[in-house]
Amino acid sequence: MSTSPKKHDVFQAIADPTRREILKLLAGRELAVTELAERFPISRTAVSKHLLILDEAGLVQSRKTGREKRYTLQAEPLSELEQWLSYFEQFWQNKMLRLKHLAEKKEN
Amino acid sequence: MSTSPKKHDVFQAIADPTRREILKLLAGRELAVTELAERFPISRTAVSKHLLILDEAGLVQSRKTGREKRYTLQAEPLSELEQWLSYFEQFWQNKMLRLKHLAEKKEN
DNA sequence: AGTATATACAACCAATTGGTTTCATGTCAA
DNA sequence: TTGACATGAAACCAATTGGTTGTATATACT
Repeated sequence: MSTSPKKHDVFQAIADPTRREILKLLAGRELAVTELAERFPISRTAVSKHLLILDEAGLVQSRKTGREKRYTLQAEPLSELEQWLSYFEQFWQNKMLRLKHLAEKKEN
Repeated sequence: MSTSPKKHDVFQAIADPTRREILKLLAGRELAVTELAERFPISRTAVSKHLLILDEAGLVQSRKTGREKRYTLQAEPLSELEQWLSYFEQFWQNKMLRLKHLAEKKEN
């Protein structure tokens, strides 16, 4: 464990549309591999591989219950993306709108 | 133009570390292909290919001046990423709140 | 005990990716 | 005009990716 050099980072993990959809499905609820696979036109094995990649990036957590392995979203690593993005925020035009939006969000 | 099905989207475009670095280099200043390539251990051609992919994703703009082609950042498409991210923000912020709660509980 | 279910693991495959080298073309500077 | 420079384009290559099928193993159901 620990210092194993992660083969996949967050940027790679979210590059694939299927994986992005998996993340959405796992947001909030916990799903087993089969339950997830039912929602896609690809095989369970393929979904399993996507889950492995998401796991390497730290974006999902799994828990074995009986013969099932149930996955949930682990959103924190996305903060790296957010941080990366924040550098570029100043360079696009809706900057003002965006800041306003954020300010309003913070007020609540 | 117009309805050409873009072969690369923003998510794919930023998946590669070299391309992310190119974007940083192009933030603010305008650089020609060769000037960019000098900053990387790979060939000019390779950098050119990365620029093509960034261009397909709409993340750079180019302008021909004489024999040079000069590129600049076009950050606006990153808003798609930001929008995508914003959906997940609640999930790590909630967790942080929860952890804070737990921490406070422990203190008592 | 015997069968069905959930997952893992391995081998394989075609397409894509990130890189290279070579050659062609356009442009600037003497 | 000749040579140097900047880029584009094509052919090629190894590694990775996203997918498959088949087999094995652990767990649950009756």
